[in-house]
Amino acid sequence: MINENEFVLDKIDLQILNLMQENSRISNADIAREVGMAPSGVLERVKKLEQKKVIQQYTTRINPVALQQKLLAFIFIKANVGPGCDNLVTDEIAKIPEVQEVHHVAGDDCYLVKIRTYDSASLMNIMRTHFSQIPNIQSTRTTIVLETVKEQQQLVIPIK
Amino acid sequence: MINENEFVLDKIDLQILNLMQENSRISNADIAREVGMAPSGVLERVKKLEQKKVIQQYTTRINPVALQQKLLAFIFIKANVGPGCDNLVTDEIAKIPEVQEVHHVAGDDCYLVKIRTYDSASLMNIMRTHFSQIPNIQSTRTTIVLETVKEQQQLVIPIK
DNA sequence: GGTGAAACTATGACTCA
DNA sequence: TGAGTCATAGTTTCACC
Repeated sequence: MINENEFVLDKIDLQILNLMQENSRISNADIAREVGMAPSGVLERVKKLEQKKVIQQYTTRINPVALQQKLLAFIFIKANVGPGCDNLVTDEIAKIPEVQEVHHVAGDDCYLVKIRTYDSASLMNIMRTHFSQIPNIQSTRTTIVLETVKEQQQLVIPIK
Repeated sequence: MINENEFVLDKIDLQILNLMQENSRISNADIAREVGMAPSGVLERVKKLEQKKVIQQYTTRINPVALQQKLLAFIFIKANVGPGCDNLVTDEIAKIPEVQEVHHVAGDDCYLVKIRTYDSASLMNIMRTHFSQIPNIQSTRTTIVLETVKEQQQLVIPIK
């Protein structure tokens, strides 16, 4: 049986993704020029990439400093949960707007959470009001970021 | 003296940022409807936000699975560097395309690196070829992500 | 508001299985 | 022959002055 969600990407698809990853507001006409196609063909391909969920979102990177969000922290969480029933912990944490990432990791620490707030006071406030409510959390360890050298989510796209 | 780069954002600016963070391909006309302005006014504000570097980039979130990038890892690096001369380490690491984030953190571990690759073999390959070249690295500790529950860089924008 | 340049829609041609 | 992909032309919408 053929899987509808199978990702079959040719060279042109990868080129389009590469261009859109750099600048999502690029026009179809500009993409068409780069890849040597008609704009309509580009439009079709982009729509298919959206349908196949290869493209997940067109988003805007905003300077956190402009919004006074000066504090970035990583929190390691130990939780005593049986296998399979750990969705409760992660889902509750993922719901917090300031939380940017929640990962289930290998090792002693079960979860890794990336969170961005105004300052240390607001971080403590979120931990008090949200984390303490969540059951099964054994302990947390917080690492504060002093300086960010690089921060992007762009993938390495191999143009064959 | 007035700082050119000062961020003075009113309610409409925040509304625009909120909309563009959700979908950077939104048309100026749609933004104008939402915030109750003329499209031309929206265009002007967006350009100013770009100039002031409040808007850093319009980017596209691509499904890593579609590009066979199945491995996500966080690497903690201990390096023995004197104060001020640690740019060498971070800059070299930041240059690696697969590295998405490099943070200087408080605590025993100096740096935290987020890296996304095809598999564990390619991760090891990068660590061998790149990290071993970098001087002053004392030790590294790698945490493999088993499952990602949430991953976004969107900020909490307070619409006053 | 008006002009030029885009995006969108529809149609037809081409390719490959 | 049928599904998939690309080019062309016509219409609409948008950006920009």
